[in-house]
Amino acid sequence: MSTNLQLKVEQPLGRMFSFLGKGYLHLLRSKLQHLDIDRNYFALVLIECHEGEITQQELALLLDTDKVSIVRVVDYLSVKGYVQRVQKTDDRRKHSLILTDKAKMALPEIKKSFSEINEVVLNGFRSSQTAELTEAINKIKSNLTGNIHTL
Amino acid sequence: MSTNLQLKVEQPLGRMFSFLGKGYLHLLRSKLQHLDIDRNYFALVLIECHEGEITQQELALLLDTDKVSIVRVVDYLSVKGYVQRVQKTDDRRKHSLILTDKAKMALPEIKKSFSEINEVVLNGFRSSQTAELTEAINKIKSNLTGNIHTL
DNA sequence: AATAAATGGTTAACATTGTAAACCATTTAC
DNA sequence: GTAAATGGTTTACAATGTTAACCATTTATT
Repeated sequence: MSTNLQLKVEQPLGRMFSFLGKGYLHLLRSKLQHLDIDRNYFALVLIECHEGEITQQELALLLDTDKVSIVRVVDYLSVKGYVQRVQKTDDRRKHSLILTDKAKMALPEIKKSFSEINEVVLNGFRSSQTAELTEAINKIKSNLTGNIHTL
Repeated sequence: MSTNLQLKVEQPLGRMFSFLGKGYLHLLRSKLQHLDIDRNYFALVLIECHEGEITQQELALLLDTDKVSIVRVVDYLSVKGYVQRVQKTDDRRKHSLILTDKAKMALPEIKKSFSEINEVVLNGFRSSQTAELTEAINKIKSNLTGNIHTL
């Protein structure tokens, strides 16, 4: 009975973003169901990009998160047999994250799923529209982060 | 040391949306710090739109969530003194959600904050760009929901 | 060289959120 | 009148965000 009133309300941007983010993740999970992990896919991709050289702090930076969360991510991926921690010799506080063979086997299809989902999600977009979307997102991001500490 | 490699990776859309959604919420919270609630603002606005006539199920629909979550939302808002449950006489299973005076006092500034944040976030957008963004978001939403059950 | 401060990582605690199952009261359908 | 459906509640558990305290190691200061 009536969803017509909500049009007057000036909110949905933030909620919409969260909604899309969740939907994206659900789709990714369902595409990668057959793997024995259901999250932290992107962490694997980032580790691959920096193979053998990335520490947990660096990963935290790339994922916009903190070291505590990263401990959980790395614990998860290492219990599942996708990464290993190797103490660095030049600074023994640091751990290099390295991928196991299992992870190396899985990564191609993980990255393929990323591409496929991006295609699905941007289906019907002309490349100019994609570019404008990217620009808009970046502008919003800088508007947000520029204002997050001014209050 | 080097965030330059991540440009090769084709993922960030989903993560970016989540990131923006969170940033939006953080900003909203900080703008409304002085209230004694730190979430469910939009639920209040929706209840206001349907004053005296909305049930929990209907609210669940509008918020894209389930009835269990709504129980938590309504519990929260009612403990804080913003809403009350009133059993409906025509169907005694249903509860009408009504706003307290406290909520009615707070709502104008809540809605004002929504507008202000939308302005901040869309700062520097020409109106054509805003329209294109809206269109893009809706297209992405339908692409996502159209594909969420095809796998 | 000795101590203090900073850093990388871990652990623990707590609140929030998502999700599913079971349940009660009431209403609707057969 | 019984069975099924509905609105709402409760319980439980896993995932996530956040904060503080902690250990080992490294760097800076004297």
